Amino acid sequence: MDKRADNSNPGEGPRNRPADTGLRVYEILRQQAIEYGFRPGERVNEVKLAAELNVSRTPVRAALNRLVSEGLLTLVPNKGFYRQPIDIDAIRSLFELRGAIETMSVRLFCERATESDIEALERQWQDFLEERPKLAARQIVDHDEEFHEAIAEGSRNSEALRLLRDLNSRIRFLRVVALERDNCKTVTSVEHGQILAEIKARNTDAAVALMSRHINLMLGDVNEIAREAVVRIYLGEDAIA
Amino acid sequence: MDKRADNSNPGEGPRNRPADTGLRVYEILRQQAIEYGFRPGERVNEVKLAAELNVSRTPVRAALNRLVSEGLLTLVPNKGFYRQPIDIDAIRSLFELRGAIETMSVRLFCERATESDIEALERQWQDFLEERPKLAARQIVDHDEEFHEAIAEGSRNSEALRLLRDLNSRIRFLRVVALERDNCKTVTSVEHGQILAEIKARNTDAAVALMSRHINLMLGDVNEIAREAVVRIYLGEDAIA
DNA sequence: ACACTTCCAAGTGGATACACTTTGCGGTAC
DNA sequence: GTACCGCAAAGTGTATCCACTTGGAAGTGT
Repeated sequence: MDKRADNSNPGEGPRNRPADTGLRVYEILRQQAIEYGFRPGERVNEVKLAAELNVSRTPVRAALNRLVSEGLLTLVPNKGFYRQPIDIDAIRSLFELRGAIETMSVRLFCERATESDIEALERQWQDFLEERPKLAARQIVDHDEEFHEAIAEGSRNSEALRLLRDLNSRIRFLRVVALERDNCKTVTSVEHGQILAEIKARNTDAAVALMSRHINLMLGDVNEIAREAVVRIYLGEDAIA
Repeated sequence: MDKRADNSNPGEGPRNRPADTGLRVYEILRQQAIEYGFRPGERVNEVKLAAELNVSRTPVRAALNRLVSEGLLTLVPNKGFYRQPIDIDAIRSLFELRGAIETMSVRLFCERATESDIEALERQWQDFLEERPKLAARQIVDHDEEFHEAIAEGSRNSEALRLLRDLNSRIRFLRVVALERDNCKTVTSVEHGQILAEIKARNTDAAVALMSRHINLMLGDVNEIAREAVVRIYLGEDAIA
């Protein structure tokens, strides 16, 4: 069967543009890897993926190669790509690393952010505060990431922002799980408010200290969270409810 | 011409093993990117590279895709891969980021390293001290990286080590340039000795402070170093001598 | 029944074929 | 002389083909 038959839209648009399948495939596979659509440790089958996406193996391999360098997959020669297993040690490392980046970011933010940066951050936080009651865990994590990434952006360090986004992708799943596990204990928005207050006063040290505590809170529960994550991965979305 | 003709070794070994060309090509291209064998901003020509390496475009593209995710290249759709230009802002960001990672590493090292970790680090440093007089800039930077990576390793944070290695690759060229520019000002080994002393005494805060200063020294000269690097890239190795 | 070998199916890795896009050069109309 | 058009070369993006490796199942001998 001719795969491109699907793309030959008859009448609208400039025929077909096979050139952007690359990006599309990459984003789909990245998402799938992040959400543990590939089981931890599982081998990723190129031909099956290619068939599912109605493309050839070429763009699939391109995407998988990039995911290797992003730390989501590993490549074993003559065997194939494997989803990175859930490794407690690696997870702890990621959270620690994130702590270091975020404390740096908030410090630089205090030093470099413009008043309008701060205003934007505050508006974002207030919007979140309003919406929060009716949000699911996944969306709360999204908002949380946005808050922290806004700080990284205001810190005027493009590489820190890039890295933070990468780290967030790799631990997003765990954070969703953690949030669903004990949705009472997590008082993200309150802590964000405190951090924001110190930022507004340009109290660098106080803001850094708060951020450090805020991030390191999760470090203690890494083991529990990882266990919960495994259950959820293998039993599906509904296993928690 | 049949490329594989080169690989068909007549008589020895199991004919040929095309499977490991992937890794080989990746390492060559990575090195070439790091050393600015590709000029900053330059488009990377796949077919030319493939011809030079006597392979097809497939492994070349695989490697280039990975280098995109490592921040060494960018991919412009329907145009090709481009070496990341020398961007002062990105460089400053990288040095800042490195500072954050290294201070975290040395802190964790003080808390977690075994006595034999420390002994190994000290031995490594003394070896360096001995050899240093007869080393070229490039090798000094190599040793310097080893010292810092040893600390990251002892900090028991696998992701920090991974990241540090990535960062080091991306700024290695600049550090070599910086070292050659003013080989008197750089007193790397002395500072390493001071850090080591504080580590041995498990004075975490003092070690962190020293490390922070040690790393941030270069931040002030980023502009100058970048200018020098550009000269060197476009005028070749000998332009400095 | 068990271990060993053989062979086949599945799948990866690399090479090649082909379609489409970009770009620069030359020609033509104004 | 200049601006525009079109064409052709170069190069990327995708699909397909082929070689090789791996793993397991079936078959054979003991």
